[in-house]
Amino acid sequence: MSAADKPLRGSNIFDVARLAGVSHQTVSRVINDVPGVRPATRLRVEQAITQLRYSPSPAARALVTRRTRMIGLIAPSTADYGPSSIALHFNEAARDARYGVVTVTTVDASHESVRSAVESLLSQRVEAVVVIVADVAVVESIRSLDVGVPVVTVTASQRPAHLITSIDQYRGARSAVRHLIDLGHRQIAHISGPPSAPESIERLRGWRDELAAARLVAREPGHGDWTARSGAAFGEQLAQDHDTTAVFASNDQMALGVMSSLLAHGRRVPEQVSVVGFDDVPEAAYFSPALTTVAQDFAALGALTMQRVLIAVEDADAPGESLPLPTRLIVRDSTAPPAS
Amino acid sequence: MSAADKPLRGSNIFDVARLAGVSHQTVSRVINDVPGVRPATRLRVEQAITQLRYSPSPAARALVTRRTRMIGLIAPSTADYGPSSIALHFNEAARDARYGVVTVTTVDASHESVRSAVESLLSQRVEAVVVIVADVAVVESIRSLDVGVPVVTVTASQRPAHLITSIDQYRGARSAVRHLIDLGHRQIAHISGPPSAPESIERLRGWRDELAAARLVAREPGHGDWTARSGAAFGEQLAQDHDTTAVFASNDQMALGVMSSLLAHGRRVPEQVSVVGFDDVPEAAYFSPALTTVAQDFAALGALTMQRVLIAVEDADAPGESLPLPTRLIVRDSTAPPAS
DNA sequence: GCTCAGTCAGGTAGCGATCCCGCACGATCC
DNA sequence: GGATCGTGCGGGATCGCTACCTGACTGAGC
Repeated sequence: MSAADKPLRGSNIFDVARLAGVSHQTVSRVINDVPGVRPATRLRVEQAITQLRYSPSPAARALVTRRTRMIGLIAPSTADYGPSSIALHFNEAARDARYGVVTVTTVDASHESVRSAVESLLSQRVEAVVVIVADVAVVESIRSLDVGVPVVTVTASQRPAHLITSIDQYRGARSAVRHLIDLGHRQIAHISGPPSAPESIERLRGWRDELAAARLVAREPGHGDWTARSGAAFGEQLAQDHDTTAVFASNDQMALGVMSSLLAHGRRVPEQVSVVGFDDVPEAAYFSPALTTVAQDFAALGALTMQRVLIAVEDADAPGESLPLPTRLIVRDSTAPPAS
Repeated sequence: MSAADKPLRGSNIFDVARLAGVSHQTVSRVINDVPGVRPATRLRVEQAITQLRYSPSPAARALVTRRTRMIGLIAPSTADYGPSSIALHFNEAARDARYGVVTVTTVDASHESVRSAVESLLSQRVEAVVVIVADVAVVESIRSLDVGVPVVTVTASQRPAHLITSIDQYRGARSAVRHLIDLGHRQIAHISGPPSAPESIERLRGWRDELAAARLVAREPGHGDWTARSGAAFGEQLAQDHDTTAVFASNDQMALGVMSSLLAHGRRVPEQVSVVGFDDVPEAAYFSPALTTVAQDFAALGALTMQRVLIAVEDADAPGESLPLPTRLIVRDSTAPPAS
């Protein structure tokens, strides 16, 4: 009796049909919202469905429709705030669109690693692949790989394209540097992220161009690797160089490292050196001093990315290409006019 | 010609059979590694497979075997270091075991949110569900939910169980507090995380018990919410209270907030107040001062969790229950003996 | 020489959906 | 009043694979 009440997902479309007194075909029409079923019939079927706790088999459905409603996500193997946030929000956007997301990580940026990730997703018959790019090499690998399904790339890139989504790193960087210039700084250093990271490249470019636009000289930038450690190493050098009154770090962690070193060497922030970061990690407001930085809207990026996926896999009307999303400069206590 | 060379995944088992000059059944035996196929035959089949770029349809396979090789992961909707790391490493462990992972997030800890997440995974026919718990309410919800497939819970918990994996938050907290006691501190404050977070509960308990074991009094702890902001608020109060010489924060972000407030109010860390955190986020070594904290091995936790999944879904020999993984105290510059 | 394991390969029946077709029925039209 | 048509529903084929059974061929044993 109680077993008959809840046959946990053991039933198929014929069981439902029998209980509702219709054919399996009619049940199929009901669950797919196909018109041509009398309301009374539809109701009987729906009742049978809930009574049996029926849910259609995605495997059987996929077999005949050749659609899995699955999207593959390739993410870098890191718990960093940026990639994690993008993955998180993309997941939610996909779920809203009633798609499943299966995630694989790339252990490194090697071609083999990317190939194996793609292969793994393809063997699961995803309908599209979304790549969160942390290394330009991954873009190259993907491009060389005839994937066979649409690939949407999430990456900072110089020019927008049909299946690329991004946040405008370049303009974000320019706004950060502009802020320093507006405060009166003339010697503005930069520590970039890994040269292989698209964000790093764009932010470096933004720094250069904004300095050039203000006719300021750009010294050789420092090269970090996103970690606070590398920022601290750069801060060491910077502490000796009293000409430089401001530094634009390519992310918040490195900004933290820079500040840490400066403070350790008796250089005060922002009185002697202004520091600005990028990302606006949640704790940035609680660094000492609170960090001026550039915020990105990852939720919007996730939604936008899913939108591009839908354009690619379904009819979905396609408005040309998607423009990079804007950033927002958050001014806090780590920037101030230079001591004159 | 070139089209015949790479029929992108359009081929099925019969195409392979025809090309290899065998029956489809023999092909099936080859791809499933079933013995009883002559090496020469096996080779011919394998060549046909690579030539056609064939890969078996998971849908067709799932339909008949009733196994999807998919695991559902329920994660909290946050990019925090802890949950993100667990998700990341679990993903990698699952991939090593040749399982796919489909992730859904719970927008909040409400029963409805959890129910809908589970429902969504179940309708995708996952073979097991893994829950990364950030709120005890989620555990209750799941328990009330007859899921129908094994559920492995990743959570700090007082007692180990068959399908629970965890890191030993309690002993981690005790080791942190012990460290402060060993340094000579007698008045050790605590700011806990949200009262609904299992980690928070266990770390609070560890703080209490370690103080009790040393016959020290535990004042009313502060209640934070994991954010640096809440740590800063607690730090405000603490700055006034000159009796307290040390504070154990339930995570690194709050420790950061505490230090930020203390410094802002002219209290020096660690000279006047020692601070210890929990998690060992990558930037903890670059806070000012570098933060003493408790490190957790998320990679091991991910692997352990996958191991429990395998025990539940396959035969896999089951060694009773899994013990909580140990933590490691990382001593840096934010802790020192109290000024006497 | 014939049987009899044992090895290898083939044929057929599903798994649970969708898709294409067709049938019954009542309303509409000439 | 019979042909036409739209609505509502049902029957069978099909997707690509595995499970089960059957059959052909080998070589050993009497």
